[in-house]
Amino acid sequence: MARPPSISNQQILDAARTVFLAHGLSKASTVEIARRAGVSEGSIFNRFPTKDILFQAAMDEAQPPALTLSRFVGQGDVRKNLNRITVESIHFLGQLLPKLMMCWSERELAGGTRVRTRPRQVLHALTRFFKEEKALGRLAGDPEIAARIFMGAVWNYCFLQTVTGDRSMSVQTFARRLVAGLWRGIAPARKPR
Amino acid sequence: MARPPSISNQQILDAARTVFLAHGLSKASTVEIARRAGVSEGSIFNRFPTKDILFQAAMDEAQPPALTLSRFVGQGDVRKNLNRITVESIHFLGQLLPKLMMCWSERELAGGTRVRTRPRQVLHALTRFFKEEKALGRLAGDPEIAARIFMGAVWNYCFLQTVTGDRSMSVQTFARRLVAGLWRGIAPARKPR
Amino acid sequence: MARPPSISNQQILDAARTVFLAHGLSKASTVEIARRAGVSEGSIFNRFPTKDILFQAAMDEAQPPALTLSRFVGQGDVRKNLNRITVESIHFLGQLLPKLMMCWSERELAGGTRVRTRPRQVLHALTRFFKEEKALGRLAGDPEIAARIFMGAVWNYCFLQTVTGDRSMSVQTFARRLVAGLWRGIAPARKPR
Amino acid sequence: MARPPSISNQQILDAARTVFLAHGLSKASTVEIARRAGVSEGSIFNRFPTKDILFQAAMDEAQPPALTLSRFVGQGDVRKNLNRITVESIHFLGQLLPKLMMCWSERELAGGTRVRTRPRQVLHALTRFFKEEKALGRLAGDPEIAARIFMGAVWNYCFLQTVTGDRSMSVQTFARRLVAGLWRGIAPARKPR
DNA sequence: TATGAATGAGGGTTCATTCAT
DNA sequence: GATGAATGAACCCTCATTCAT
Repeated sequence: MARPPSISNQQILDAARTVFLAHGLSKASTVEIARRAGVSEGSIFNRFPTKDILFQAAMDEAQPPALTLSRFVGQGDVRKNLNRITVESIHFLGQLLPKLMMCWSERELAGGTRVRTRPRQVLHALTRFFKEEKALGRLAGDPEIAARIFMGAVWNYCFLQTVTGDRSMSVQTFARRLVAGLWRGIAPARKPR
Repeated sequence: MARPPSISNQQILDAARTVFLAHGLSKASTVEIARRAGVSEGSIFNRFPTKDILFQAAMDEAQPPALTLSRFVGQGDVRKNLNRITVESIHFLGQLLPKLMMCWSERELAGGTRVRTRPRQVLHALTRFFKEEKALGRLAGDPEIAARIFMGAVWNYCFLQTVTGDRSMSVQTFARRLVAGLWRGIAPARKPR
Repeated sequence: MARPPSISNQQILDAARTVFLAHGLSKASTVEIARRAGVSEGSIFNRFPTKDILFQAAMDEAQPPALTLSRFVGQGDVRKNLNRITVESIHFLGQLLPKLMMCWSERELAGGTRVRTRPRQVLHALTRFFKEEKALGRLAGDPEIAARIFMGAVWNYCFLQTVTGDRSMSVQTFARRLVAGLWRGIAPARKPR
Repeated sequence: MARPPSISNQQILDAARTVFLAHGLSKASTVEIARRAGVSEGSIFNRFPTKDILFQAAMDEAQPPALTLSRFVGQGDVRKNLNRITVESIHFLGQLLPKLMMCWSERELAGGTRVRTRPRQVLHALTRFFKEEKALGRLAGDPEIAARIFMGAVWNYCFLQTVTGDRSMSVQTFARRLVAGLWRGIAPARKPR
């Protein structure tokens, strides 16, 4: 029996993901990945035949765990829940976004194969949440659009953070104000009915 | 007295922008840009000393015209205006976004020079609009967060279109439902509690 | 009749020689020569079909005037004359040397044609001088080798100045000591053995 | 454990030196060097990051061994020694000179770094020799200038050989006549003692 | 299996030379 | 004649990939 591999795919993929996210597919060199992973270039190509395939594998790796919101449905205070959901979503998207953008900008891979990403999972999870809370009478309005608005705001927050490095509003402040604003809408003062 | 220029910077920049947006800075080769522009590689380097500089110039080119919303303030029906603003913003961001993402993923340019982009101009324009309309009593709520929510929704719509190719909701439908949802908020029926 | 040329070959050749001597044939670009000559690149190539030909022409230009020593023969004090000749030779070779070395290192020109230089003219002029002075009984020794020794010393002085930038001995000091040393030779004291 | 090196730096440097001395830094192409060394271009750049650095390394290579003259001091016949020293010096300088001239004409290297050459080592070695022999009463005159004269003559002999291909006087003849001429000086006939 | 030396195709860039005005 | 815009061949260099050990 041949001797067992002494290098884990994991350490290669971790190094690869880090380097790819930092420099982009083309500017990241295989030597640098090898050095960071602490292995030789040859060992990388033993596992992953081409750089493109390594890129795909590294990007598929470590999907953030799916956003699950069902535990909030019907439980406790809706607004407090929304607050928590905001924070969780920011965390989730903050991880997802760089990967998503990197995959988009490097969308031309040799085999034409696509890296699986899931920007819509968030949208679906949110839509379901809004729908179910509406069914319970705890929320009103158009669930589908509410989900989109909510996600959009969070998304945009992450995007500005990622791309422009904007830090002008803390996560907590943003969450609080977002929920408040979304809650009452922008309609002018309610006349007495 | 000398041979007059027969190549316009424009035709080079147009070709460059197309190729860069299609393949990314690194994968786009100067030969391809030259071929597409119908000129020799040398001619490109006569105008733009390096590929990086060409990239910057191509990306700086054709900034969509600034988003101006002042003409809507205090005029006509607020909700109809918001509808129009949504459509305009989608148009604006739809142009801006690919460029923005490309610049982000290629952020390591030789000189460290930055391509000028303006993701925040939109936010500022919207914030001002919401503030002024609030001052007129035509809108309520937190103007700053309203702008952010609004922009976020539009942004997200464009993002999904650009990245995932999503076309599940038309611009008009989206605009109508966004304004409606934003207008009334998601608070459940306002009965005295 | 066509209009007469308004650009003189001279101004082109002067610029070319300066730039060539400063940077070498390959590193000197035709644009730089054109700029320094204050004409367009095209004008240069109208006169000199290729860069190599321009190089040859520029190097042939402005040969330092031949070293003439006949006026010293039989006149005044021999040692004072030798002193003057040393200084003159240094001047002459100081001009010739850079050109000579440049031509040598760029000896591979397109046509295989050689730039005419004249390192031996100096040798001949000196040999004749020593011969004639010997015939007059004003100098002794082997004229041919004396010329060679003399020229060698001067040459070496110029070489060290040109190549290593050595300035450790002034021209005057060098001349005086050279003549003195050469005059008496290095044989130990001439006492009867 | 890895594939052992099959290319020696030496074979690269040898090829490089040959090609550089034949064509000059700029005209020598890395392909030609690679071809002559029998390796791929890539392999060259694995060892020497840039062409300039390769040039420096190739020129630093094979410094002729320092000229040592101490073994002659006080030993045997002075004139015979001088004869041998002449031949040795011609050999030494004949190797050094082309390199020296090449370095001078390519003195504009990227980093401004200088190739180490040692034209003055010869001068110092000779000066010391003349001084020591004078202290022993075996030679007279100004040791410093004698060294300079001596070196100059040798230098010039090599220069004419290298640059003009002159072969009109054999090394032996030249050595003999040089020593003789230098020995007795050029002063006219000695009056009866 | 793991290594890293060796490869070579391709990329960006330069610049002598041509040519339309 | 004079200009300088346009060209394209050639160069240096990078780096994914192969391969001998």
